[in-house]
Amino acid sequence: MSTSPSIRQRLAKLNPRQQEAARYIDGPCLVLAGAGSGKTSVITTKIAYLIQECGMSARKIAAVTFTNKAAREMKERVGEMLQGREGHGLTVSTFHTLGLNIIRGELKTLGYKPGFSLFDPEDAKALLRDLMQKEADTDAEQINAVQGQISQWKNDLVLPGQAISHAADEDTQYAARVYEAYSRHLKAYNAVDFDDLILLPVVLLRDNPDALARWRRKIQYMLVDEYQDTNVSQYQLVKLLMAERATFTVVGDDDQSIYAWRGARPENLVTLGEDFPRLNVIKLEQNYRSTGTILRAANTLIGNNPHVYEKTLWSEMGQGDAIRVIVNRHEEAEAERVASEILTRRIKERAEWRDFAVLYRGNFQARLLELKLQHYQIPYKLSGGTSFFSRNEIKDAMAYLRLLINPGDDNAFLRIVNVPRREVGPGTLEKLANYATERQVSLFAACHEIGLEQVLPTRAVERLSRFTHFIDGVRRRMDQGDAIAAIRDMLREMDYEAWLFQNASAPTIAERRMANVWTLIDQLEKSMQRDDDDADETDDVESAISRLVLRDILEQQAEEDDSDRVQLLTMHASKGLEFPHVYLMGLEEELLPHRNAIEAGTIEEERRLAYVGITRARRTLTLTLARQRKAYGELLDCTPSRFLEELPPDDLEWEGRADKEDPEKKQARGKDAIAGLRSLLG
DNA sequence: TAACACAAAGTTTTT
DNA sequence: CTTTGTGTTA
Repeated sequence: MSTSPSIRQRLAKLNPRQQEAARYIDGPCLVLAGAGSGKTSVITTKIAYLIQECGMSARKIAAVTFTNKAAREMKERVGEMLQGREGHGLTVSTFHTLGLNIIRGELKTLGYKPGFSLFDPEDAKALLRDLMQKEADTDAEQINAVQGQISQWKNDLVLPGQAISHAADEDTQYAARVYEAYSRHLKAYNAVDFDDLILLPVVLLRDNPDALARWRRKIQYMLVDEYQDTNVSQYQLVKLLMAERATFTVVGDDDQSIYAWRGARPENLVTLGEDFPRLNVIKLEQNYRSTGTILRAANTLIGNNPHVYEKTLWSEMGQGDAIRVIVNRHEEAEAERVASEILTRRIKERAEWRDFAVLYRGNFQARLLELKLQHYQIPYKLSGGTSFFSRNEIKDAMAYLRLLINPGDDNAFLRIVNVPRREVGPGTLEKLANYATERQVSLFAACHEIGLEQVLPTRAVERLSRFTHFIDGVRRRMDQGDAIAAIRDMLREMDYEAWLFQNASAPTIAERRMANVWTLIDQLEKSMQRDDDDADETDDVESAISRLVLRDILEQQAEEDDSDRVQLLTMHASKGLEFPHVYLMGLEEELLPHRNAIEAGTIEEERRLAYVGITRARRTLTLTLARQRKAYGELLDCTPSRFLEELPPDDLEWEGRADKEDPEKKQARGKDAIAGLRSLLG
């Protein structure tokens, strides 16, 4: 057995500030962790410290992150530190998974029936469409707006009643009424949406002292990662759970708050100090990632934002190269330049493709670049794009899974009742739906009822019941034993593959789609096995499928892909990552401070976005911009981003700047040099 | 049910 | 100027 370093050795590797953050357990703790300051080490070491040094049971500790990926990484790193069963029962999960578990444990208290379903945003949209079109013809845009508004309310811990009474204008009032109806319908469907995973636990813990006591007993220490990204409801969840004991550590960086537009409240950092006056604030300012020049640029830029807690990053990595700013004639020249730069620099620096990242504001900026990279045969990896879960075959498979664990899931039913073809048309479904509504049962349940024969022709009833009996049969097999085997059999028996072949334009496409479905099932199986090892309760298919809906398991393919390629990312997607060589494209007004942000007056968040981009770079940073850019079918003149003027001029090395400025600067430098010589000569 | 035409928009995104 | 989505028609 290999011996891993002891907790003392682990602590000794941390700098004094980090150590203090890891060892301070007597009260509320806020760690202001600058970019690249080793915050994950602090969190993971602290968890090990709590368990090994303080004798706290792992099952009473919860570490919360925002993404499944972050949770997985943290779990892995903590796992490496702990011996044997020490980590048994430790919670390292996303906010949403924690919320889901609370809801599961409190189903009765919340008034839900077992086997509730989790609506993904598309299901939610379908429901909203139904509700809104009852009153009037509604277009997709209105539905989106209302959906966004409802999500915002839920993030802000505003319940339908409050939304209605506080609605200022007519549109908001309408949205609030839809919100109210939407909530009622969700409840009637025995369903919750993503936002409910946070909202429902908060409301429960707030209003139900018994439940609160239960969960406070269960979770005695909390660690929160990326705290600046928490919204109102998430903060309330932490606060309710930790309350008077105030045994928590939150780690965050207000300068890296780039998600205010989707409900994040960086001011939660300030609120925390007000709510917990004993709060111990620890700053991590030593950066282990970037050169001094890059950090100076980052510090100077972000210095233009107001700060509650001042913070200055420093490093021992040396000054490094100047930051290059390359001005190009137009966007194509910009893309061309970045591509050829990467090509030559890879040789010069003896770097690998994976050492390079190109960051930009909007995904569309990647297009031109892609063409150029292809031209030079540079391998690249594009982030974003259509996710695994938006593929139709995956949605179909997911609908089957959801219907299996919850026959009351009408959305799932509707998606697949006729996939593959079962000769169930819209007419049949409409009559079925009317009948189900009247009888107050789910579509699935309605298919079993005798009375259905009154409203539908015998043949239609037969087709429907053939489907429901098929599903019932699979459910029985799942209960009996190997659930995964039952699911695989189901897919084979109904010949989903044949349906894919029938619908695809080419056989290879159908093959790939079927492979995707099998991957999904494989991942489901894996996830169940994984949880058998360390789960508190016996993990069933049901919870594994819910995790699937929560998008857990998803990126694993992408992560395992460690091929050597240049990374193309939005600045948002780059948060948390680092690269030796970073290119930041499109540093132009209306693009980097984005036009809408300028209008909305949210420049500060744009500045933080630029800050995040800059601080991704370890060794070299190159900023590029174009003088002209094609947009909306016309050629637009671009102005350099204001952020360029906010960087320390001496650290910038301009290239291709307007003919009037460049010589001027050269001249100025020349004069300085002459003056310097004169003074030397005395 | 699939193909085509026309209109409209045109950041960032996780669960 | 794209792309994306919607609606109509065969």
